[in-house]
Amino acid sequence: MRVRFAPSPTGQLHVGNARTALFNWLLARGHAGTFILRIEDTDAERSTKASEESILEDLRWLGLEWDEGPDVGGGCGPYRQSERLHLYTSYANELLGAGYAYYCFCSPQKLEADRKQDLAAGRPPKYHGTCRSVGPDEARRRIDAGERAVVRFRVPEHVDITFHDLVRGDVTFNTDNIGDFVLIRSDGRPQYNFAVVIDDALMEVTHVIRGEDHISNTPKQVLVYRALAFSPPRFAHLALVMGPDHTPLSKRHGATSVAEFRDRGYLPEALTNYLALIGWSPRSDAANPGSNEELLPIDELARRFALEDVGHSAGVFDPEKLSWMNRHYMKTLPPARVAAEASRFFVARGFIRKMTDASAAYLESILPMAAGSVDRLEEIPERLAFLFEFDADAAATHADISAIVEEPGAREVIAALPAAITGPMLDRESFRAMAARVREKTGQKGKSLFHPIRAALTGEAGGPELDLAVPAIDRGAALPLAAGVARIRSSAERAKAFAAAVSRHE
RNA sequence: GUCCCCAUCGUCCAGAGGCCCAGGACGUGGCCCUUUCAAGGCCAAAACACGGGUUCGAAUCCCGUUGGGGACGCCA
Repeated sequence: MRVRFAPSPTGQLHVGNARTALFNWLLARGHAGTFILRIEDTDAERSTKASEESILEDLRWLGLEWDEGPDVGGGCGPYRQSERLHLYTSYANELLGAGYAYYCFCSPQKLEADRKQDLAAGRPPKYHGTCRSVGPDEARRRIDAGERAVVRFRVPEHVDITFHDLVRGDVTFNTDNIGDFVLIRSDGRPQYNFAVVIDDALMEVTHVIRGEDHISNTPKQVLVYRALAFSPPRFAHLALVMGPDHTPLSKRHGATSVAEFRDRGYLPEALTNYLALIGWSPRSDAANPGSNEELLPIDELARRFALEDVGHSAGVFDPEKLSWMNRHYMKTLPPARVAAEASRFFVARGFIRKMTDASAAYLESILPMAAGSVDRLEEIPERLAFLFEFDADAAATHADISAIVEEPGAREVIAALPAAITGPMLDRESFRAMAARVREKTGQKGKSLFHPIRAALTGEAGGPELDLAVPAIDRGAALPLAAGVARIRSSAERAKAFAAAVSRHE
């Protein structure tokens, strides 16, 4: 089995296309097949090297490694259409010679006028066949005289073209609705429907899995396969991904590109898992009696994936469910993995100055207390800001904190704190022991004990469990400067500074 | 306009004629847990687009209607 993903490098990788890539990848990986990446850059005006690079980067980030492609090579290269122009020319000449194609000299203006006329008359707008009768000799003469021409495919009339779609079954189009389409443009570059056939055939692609927007191109491509005596691949057309208003997912709906999701702190594990579930669900059978499973890592998805189980209708992209999945993976993935993906957000925020083994280890140790309570990695540094930023005076005058200070008994707790902290609290037990000392001294317990402690030690009114937060503070405070972590003030220092600030602002 | 595709809770899916007065998940509401915010646990509300057939029996098969999407380019 050989499948391919063939993006055109005209922008960032869209989640809809990422899903198409994913389905191809899952099928290949589940069947010991080959996943090919091909760059469809025949649109010279819109294609850019930068977007090609970003698409490759996004696919790699998602974990969709390819076996053959522009950067890794392979036996059927080159893998950029712009480097395969000679092939298209050669096959176009073959079709021209055999009468399957002809030169067309119609001007864009005439074509546009014909189109309007068809539309107005309620006919399918298609090429009128004006140049069908121009013979090879005349065509040669006009080209030599400098006229610009395209090569068109001669579509037979009144013919039903049926192809079997692996997700939809047999699909039939009548050629009366298909105009003579362009094979080669006047500048010599191939048109999509031609290049895709040549490439898929030469690259020995066995399964073409693509968006449903291509289903009506398929009969044209089948025509070309037949004319060239290539055997067509198996086709599978995937229903499109929509926005909440059932219009195609676009910028208006928020983030749509893989890069945006990465920048906002979604894990690739969450994105691939979520995307796989739009239009597909694992089959329940004797081997998988549970069914209804949704949290499946990518390898498991590959093991379970089957085109027969792909749905027929378009699905709405639901950011809420993606976020839920992201939370799940933030909590369940190995901390080192989450830390690797989250570190850039800490660096951006200035909390980590330099990535070192020590800063990575510290990050890994503090992440779990925040990972379960936010939707995205990007939100974690803010959630843990209390570690790196502590301003006793600012805290003491903050409305939420003063409210806590005013609670009965709170001042006693705050005053008792400095003496109760006898040294760094590096684990849960030492924090609890300290809290017990304060309880004994002040008689406060429960909320009236812990609220003031939190205020004094973190400068905030809410946050992660103190059991975890306080040891994280003191472990951070013990870090040498060379670790690359922004300076963290110890709980002892904080307790003193906060008590002083409170009496100062009385 | 013409052609093609599609149609189960707000959303994503399960359901391949009786197991379905329709099941799971996200979201929503409530309760519990709790030193905060979360998380977690439990419970609840919530759908077979409509109309005809076929059949002893239809969410499931057929036809139509309606609705949605796609395509009809020297874009891909």
